[in-house]
Amino acid sequence: MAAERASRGQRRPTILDIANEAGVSKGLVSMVLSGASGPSAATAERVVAIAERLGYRTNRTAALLARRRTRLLGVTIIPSNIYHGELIEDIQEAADAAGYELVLGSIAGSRDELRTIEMLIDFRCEALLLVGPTVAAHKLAPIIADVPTVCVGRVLDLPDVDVVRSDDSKGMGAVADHLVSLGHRRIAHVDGGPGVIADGRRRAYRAAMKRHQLEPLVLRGGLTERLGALALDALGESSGITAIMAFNDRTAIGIVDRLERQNVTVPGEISVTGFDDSILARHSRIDLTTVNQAPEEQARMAVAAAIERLDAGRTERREIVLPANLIVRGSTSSPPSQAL
Amino acid sequence: MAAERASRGQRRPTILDIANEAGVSKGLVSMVLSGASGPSAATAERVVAIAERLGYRTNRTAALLARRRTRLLGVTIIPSNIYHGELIEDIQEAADAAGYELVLGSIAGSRDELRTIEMLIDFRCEALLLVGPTVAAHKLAPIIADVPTVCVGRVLDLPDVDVVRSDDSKGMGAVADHLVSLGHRRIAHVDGGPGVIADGRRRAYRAAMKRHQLEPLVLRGGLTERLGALALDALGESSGITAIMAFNDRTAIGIVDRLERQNVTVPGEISVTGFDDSILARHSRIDLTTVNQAPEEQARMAVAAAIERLDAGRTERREIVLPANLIVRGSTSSPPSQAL
DNA sequence: TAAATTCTTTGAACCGGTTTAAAGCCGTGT
DNA sequence: ACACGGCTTTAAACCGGTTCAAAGAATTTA
Repeated sequence: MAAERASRGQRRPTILDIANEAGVSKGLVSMVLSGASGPSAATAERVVAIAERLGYRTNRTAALLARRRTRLLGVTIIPSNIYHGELIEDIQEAADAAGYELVLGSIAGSRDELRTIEMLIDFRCEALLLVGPTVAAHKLAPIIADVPTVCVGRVLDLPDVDVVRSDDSKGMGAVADHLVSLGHRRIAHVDGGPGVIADGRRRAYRAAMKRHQLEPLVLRGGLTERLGALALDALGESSGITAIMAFNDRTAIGIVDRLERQNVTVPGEISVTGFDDSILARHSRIDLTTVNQAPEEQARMAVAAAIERLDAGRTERREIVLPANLIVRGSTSSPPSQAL
Repeated sequence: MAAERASRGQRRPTILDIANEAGVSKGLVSMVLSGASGPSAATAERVVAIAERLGYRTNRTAALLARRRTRLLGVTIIPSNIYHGELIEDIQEAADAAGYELVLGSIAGSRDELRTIEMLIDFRCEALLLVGPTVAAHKLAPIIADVPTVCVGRVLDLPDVDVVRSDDSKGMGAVADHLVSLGHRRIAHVDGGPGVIADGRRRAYRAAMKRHQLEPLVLRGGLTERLGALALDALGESSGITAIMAFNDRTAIGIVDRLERQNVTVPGEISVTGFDDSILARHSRIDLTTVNQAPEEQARMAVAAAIERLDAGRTERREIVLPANLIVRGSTSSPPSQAL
């Protein structure tokens, strides 16, 4: 604990200091400290004791440079996105367990997604996990040509990039089934605007409506509460709509807010659903019926996919699709009887 | 753009490859690429062209090892804490502007705060920013003895650690003034349980009550919605309380939820306030009167404090206290008239 | 034209570890 | 006494840059 080298500004002890103190070569010290078999028990003990007394900590930079492998996984993250945060915690856990270290590249300030990825590669991460990347595939491809990459949470069609995502299509289907089973017949979808993820969910909504022989109605929404609320303006007063499937939780929350300000009760008059099961949806004052994407599972699979490439030498592409689970909460109920 | 070295698995080009190709020494290449004055314009141009053609990127690990300075700032972060996320984005921006790079150490999985800090030091960060650290001062002290450290968001009494925080005391005072000016006389405080921050706010509440010659009433709460709600159980039915100042937004939200489930309207019958101005408080369905801690400002000051030590050689401790601003929203109003 | 000055470039040391071939040491079998 | 095989330990190369004193080339000055 209490290291010898007391005061600030002191040079940190190196492996050479230990070697001199112990009267052995620095190579031997390195072997002892990395737990390699070879050094005798007696020597090992002596070296470890000295290392401890000197308060030695291995210089990671030097170690990374010298070693072939870095055992570093790079992850892109938008810090202000709470869903990313939750995912990161799970990824961290999985990486820990596998003996890998995480380098977080935050997409913020003057650094866009591409520059963040370059930064992670510069740090010599052995693999990259891209959380819900927004960058276009053709821009991404040349940059990650050398690095095993896993895309988490969305479709990405690049020959060498693994994908781990949830089954949005099934999720949307389950939401539709739930609403239909409650008795809803006029169900609208407020979409997530342009973007790959939104496209997929919109398509899934349409398919579900068709399956139930209902008329689809898609309203242009977006990724934020505000855009969700605005989408309702396109909806006439007497549209007969009794339920709205929103693109995600934020969109849904915007919708609920707008409806209640217009004195339309939720779920009394109109039921509303989200997607993501974010911490907001779980909140008792919001209490949204939504779809859980099993972030812990996604995190585990993503880390596993990366490590398979690194440690097991897998080279063929994999796409892992996890189930999306309907979570029924208080924002959905049977439609008002007079609506029939 | 399109680098020569095409396929995967290829060795990345090094500075030596460029030197050979250009027929110069590697030292010269290094000077060119780091923009040092010295190399002739002609040589520089040639080297840069070759570097580009080869798709060269400098190996950060090697550069860090060789250079004296790393220009790395280490930041601890709890990824699932949305407030941390927002703060990180601002810190990132400030660091960018000052030419420093951020290394994020996420406190998650099997890694507690101390191990995260050690990790950041192992990466040779030149300074640390600890966001709302929870670790005890005496455990922290020996670890950070060598590294300039800034504590963000709470009091921390260590001789060599700078502190950047908001003026909780003034903030609580402003909340109290606001409630009193609305006509409230019976104002309770649901605290944040044990902990340095909670202690400070409790003290500030007491002082404000004294200033207004009102009777203080402190209820034991905590850091989560649930603990906030539970605190109300200690409150008798006819306590006469017309306003509650909660420790922070989460606590407040728990309180609001509980009150409304008991058919007590907010703010009609009881006004409730939070602290933090988190994204939740801003939400229109929650719409909480609260206190903004100016996270962007804290971020800027914290980065500035670290850089002052690194670049300007400051050694004396600094404690920067920023104003905390009352944000009035819909969860407070005049008390019901019959309460008088 | 030689000397002095300035501009470029080189070569080697260095950062702090890891890795491995080879050397040293020891006990054993003959 | 000598060769042999199994531990330990060493010495040196290496990772990929940075840095700087000194050498070399080009230019100016005397």
